[in-house]
Amino acid sequence: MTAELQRRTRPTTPTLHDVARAAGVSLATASRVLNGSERKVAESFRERVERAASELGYTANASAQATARGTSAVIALLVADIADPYFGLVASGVARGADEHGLIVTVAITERDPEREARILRAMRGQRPRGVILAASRADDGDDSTADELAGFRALGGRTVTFGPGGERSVVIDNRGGAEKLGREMASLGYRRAIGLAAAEGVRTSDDRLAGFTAGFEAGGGEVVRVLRGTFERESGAQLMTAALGDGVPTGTIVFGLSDVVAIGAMTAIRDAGRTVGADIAVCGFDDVPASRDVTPRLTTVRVPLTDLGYQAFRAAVDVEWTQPDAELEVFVRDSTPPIGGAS
Amino acid sequence: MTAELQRRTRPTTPTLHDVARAAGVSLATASRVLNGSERKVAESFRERVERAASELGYTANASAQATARGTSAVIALLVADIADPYFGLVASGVARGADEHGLIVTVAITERDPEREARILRAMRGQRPRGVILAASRADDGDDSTADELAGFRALGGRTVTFGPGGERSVVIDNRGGAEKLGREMASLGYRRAIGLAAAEGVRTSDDRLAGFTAGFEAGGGEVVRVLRGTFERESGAQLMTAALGDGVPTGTIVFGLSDVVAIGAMTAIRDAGRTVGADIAVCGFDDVPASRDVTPRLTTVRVPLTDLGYQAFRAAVDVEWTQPDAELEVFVRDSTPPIGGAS
DNA sequence: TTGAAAGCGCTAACAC
DNA sequence: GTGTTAGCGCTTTCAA
Repeated sequence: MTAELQRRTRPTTPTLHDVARAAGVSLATASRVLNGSERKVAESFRERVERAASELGYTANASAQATARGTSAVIALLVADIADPYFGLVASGVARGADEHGLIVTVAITERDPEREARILRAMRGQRPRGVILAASRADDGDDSTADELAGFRALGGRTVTFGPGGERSVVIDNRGGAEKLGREMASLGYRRAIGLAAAEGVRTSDDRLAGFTAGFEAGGGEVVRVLRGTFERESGAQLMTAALGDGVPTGTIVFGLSDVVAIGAMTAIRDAGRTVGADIAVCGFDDVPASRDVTPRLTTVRVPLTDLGYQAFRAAVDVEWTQPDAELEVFVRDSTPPIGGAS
Repeated sequence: MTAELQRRTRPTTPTLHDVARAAGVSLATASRVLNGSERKVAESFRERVERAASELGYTANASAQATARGTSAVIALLVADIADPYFGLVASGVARGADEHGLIVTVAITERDPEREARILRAMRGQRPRGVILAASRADDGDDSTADELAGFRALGGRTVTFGPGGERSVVIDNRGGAEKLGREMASLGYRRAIGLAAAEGVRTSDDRLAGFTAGFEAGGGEVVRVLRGTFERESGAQLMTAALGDGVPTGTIVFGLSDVVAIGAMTAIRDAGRTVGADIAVCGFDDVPASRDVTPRLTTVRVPLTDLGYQAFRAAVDVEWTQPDAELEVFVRDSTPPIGGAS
């Protein structure tokens, strides 16, 4: 009774073998009914196997399946910061897609550090994910080890999708176009003087949004008089704004935050400085995260359908056929940018 | 040259076998230097293996390792909604811990649906995670299939940690105590009439917070005149508040939202109804998510160190020794609850 | 120390 | 249809 003796020291869970034995069928048959795709097992056998499996509480070992099949059921998601609503929304969309397709999503945080990003990507390769979604906006500088890692994934048979250019498939956000529209609308509200709160130069998303806003605003007759640079975070918005206020910001100025989070940080700084947001200093952002509707005054912004895009990214990672969706971004003018002067 | 012929059809990545061959050592030796824990390989061999590995760009196949070792390197995190700042913060802490320990974290969304939760838990068992962290607050009703699933994990050798009671280890938040303190302080500010915005009865977190607030507030001489029930979401706060306003809410009333998100939704509803938050209708929440400092007026709340707790939960999932941390929650009184009457 | 070989749990030809 | 039997890539006794 060697089998009887073979009590493992590790906690144990029924294996396919156990199920097969209990059902009185072969391993192969059990595998076919439990995990195989195509059906070709007699009904009587199928039933017996299923009963045995449920009685034993069998769950297939995903790792073993992955090794045997040579392909895993995971989608790897890389974000800069999962606590940031931007990425939370994206992750939410990815998770929904994964759930629909019975895939697992793993997440890792890059903290916007390229080195860290490459390191994580490297580690994730071990997972042999079916797809990796890179949603950690950062600079696209020259020696890009991230690009190498991504290529590694592709060579490995995994699909790589990026937010913004870079992967084999990319979910693009028309940052420039949306920001341009926003800039133009702000100018048409009567603003003529803007301050931009951006991230470091070279960070693609930031550059695009700033360039777009500038183009639109200037086309409308305004001028971006100053650009302060920091990060995508709330604190950056607050600090940058505080600094700007220290140098003097005339009434009627409009502040463009490269993201809602930054804009909201700026709003708080404005209030802290004893100024008021709106008629005194106007503020607008980008993304339309839920919080933008909860601040007072409500934040004027450009809606980016983040959850949707997350879902798109997931589809891009798994679907065979795929065409890059590109929706036009919509501007939402709210109370943080009231019309001034004689403007409409 | 059978090896030469053996070109696989699947995209390929170097295996340990390849590395061993390239280095001219055995599989076992290669395994020992690359992935084995204890060192006992001659320096010369070690070097050759390492060089071969890096030249070939070898990365160990995590699935294969997991099957062979019988244990995976994943921590499974279950949250109700990853786009909710509460869970985003928690996830952030978990991710940090995992990163420190070289573990992978998988996340899944329960949407606060017990059935879904059980189903997901079941699916996650396939991963044979080293630990599962359940952070999806919900009711603890009688026939709890979640409890069964959790037990399944434990039997499997995985550790289960829950936010709130339930798992083998739990990260507890002193919801009752914190809320009681909040209630007492609100009463001491002069408020005598409160409305509670809670989740469904039976949802532990909600019940505790509500009970705590009520106890504290009444101890201070106030009265919770009404409790409306919905969910933990922003929209629930807005809807509930709108309903309450429809029935008439006298000036000087304080609204207690069971979470900041709900409280913020309520604030927006109050403004939409043409009332003002603060002197007219006061609002307080729970959690101290970043947004609570960005709304106007700033939200009075109880700080819950969510990111920290996420990290704690991670430690609980992996550490051998562990003692349940319990910090006292701190109340932050801000502008949304100005003192009224002759109160201090 | 190092290597041969027997698994880990499951899948997929390939025969019966 | 069903079962046999090689693997999948890696770990880990057990001898040498």
